[in-house]
Amino acid sequence: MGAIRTPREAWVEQGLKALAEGGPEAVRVEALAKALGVTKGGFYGYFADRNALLEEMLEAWERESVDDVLSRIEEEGGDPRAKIQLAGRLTLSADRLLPIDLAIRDWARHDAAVAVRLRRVDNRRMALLREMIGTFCSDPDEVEARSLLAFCMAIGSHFLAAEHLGRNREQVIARAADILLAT
Amino acid sequence: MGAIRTPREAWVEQGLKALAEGGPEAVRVEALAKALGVTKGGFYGYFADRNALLEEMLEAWERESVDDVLSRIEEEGGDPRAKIQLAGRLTLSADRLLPIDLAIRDWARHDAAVAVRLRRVDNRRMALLREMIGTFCSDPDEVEARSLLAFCMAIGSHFLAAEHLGRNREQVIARAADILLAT
DNA sequence: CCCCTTATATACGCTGCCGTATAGATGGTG
DNA sequence: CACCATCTATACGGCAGCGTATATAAGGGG
Repeated sequence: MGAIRTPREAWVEQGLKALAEGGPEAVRVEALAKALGVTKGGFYGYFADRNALLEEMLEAWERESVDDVLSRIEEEGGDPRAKIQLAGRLTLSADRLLPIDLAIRDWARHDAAVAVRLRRVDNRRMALLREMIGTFCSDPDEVEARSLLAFCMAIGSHFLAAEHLGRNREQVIARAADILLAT
Repeated sequence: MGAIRTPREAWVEQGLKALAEGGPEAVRVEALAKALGVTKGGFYGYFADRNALLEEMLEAWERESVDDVLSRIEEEGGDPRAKIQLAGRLTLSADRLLPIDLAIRDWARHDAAVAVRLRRVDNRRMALLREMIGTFCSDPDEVEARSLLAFCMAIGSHFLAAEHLGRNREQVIARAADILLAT
């Protein structure tokens, strides 16, 4: 066989990078090819069309961003608060996953299929929060409210541009986390 | 003079509608023209190019979404919690402003000029939250943390797809607001 | 009532992108 | 070494959108 110079995963990877930087509109076959130092010649050998790539990108993201994260949390163990913070670090601090996550959230607002997938992902993350917070907070309604607040802060803080009068965002977030995770 | 059939504001308005529905990429001169039942002929009489329209859309949004809202709060008065909730309702419940706001937040992640404007807007909103929450919470660090949480929830909840086990989102948000606005 | 300003219609060239078709390079296999 | 499968380069047609140029309609002022 001829050598595989640009394997399937390279297209997916480059697609995710473009998605992270410019949203779904920026995922252009010819642009990805250029970034890979290649022409789009080989692309259509792997994917039926641009949409097939987008689909596969979402697939890869879901796997990496939920399945992988949840198994790592499982094996690392630790107390509930530590697990929550680890989950946050794994999904939302990584320079890699965070921008993809944010781009997909916006994407989901215009695309029903993406919205379905995001709901599945968010439900699994929310379930973790609920379970962990449930270990030190007994009122189920409050558990749900705290979980929502935590999740909203994890995501929403990246969409907020406000400053904090001498403090920095990390400090304020740390204080907020104290409130949400208090007994 | 000939009659003005499609005034400047109509282009801006239609542009904001397109922005709300499809993001900045959806603001296409020819598409707006079609939606207005017109061709793009007249557009370039008002605007140098597509970018000039985008700029003007942002201008209009900032005015309507902060200046107007803040003056309405000023004149309506009420207790701090009521003012916060009114601000929320005026900016983020309106079917008109909310989707524009969300679209601009995503836009700001890729466009520095938009980010500058959003920072200005968010700082003014955050200042209101800080002031109101400061009336019933004395620790300034906690005021900041609660304000951030409130703002993050107001925005972030629209980017979350998770469900709530029998409850609906509004109920959970109401409970979360109780926590944030407690004495 | 005619002219003149102004808004709009229409047509054009250009660019970027999609997806296809075909030819060429490349390296393993017999 | 020659063959063949596979990946890639190149060229093509098509479409959509931008911005420009020019022509047409449609009122208001003299």
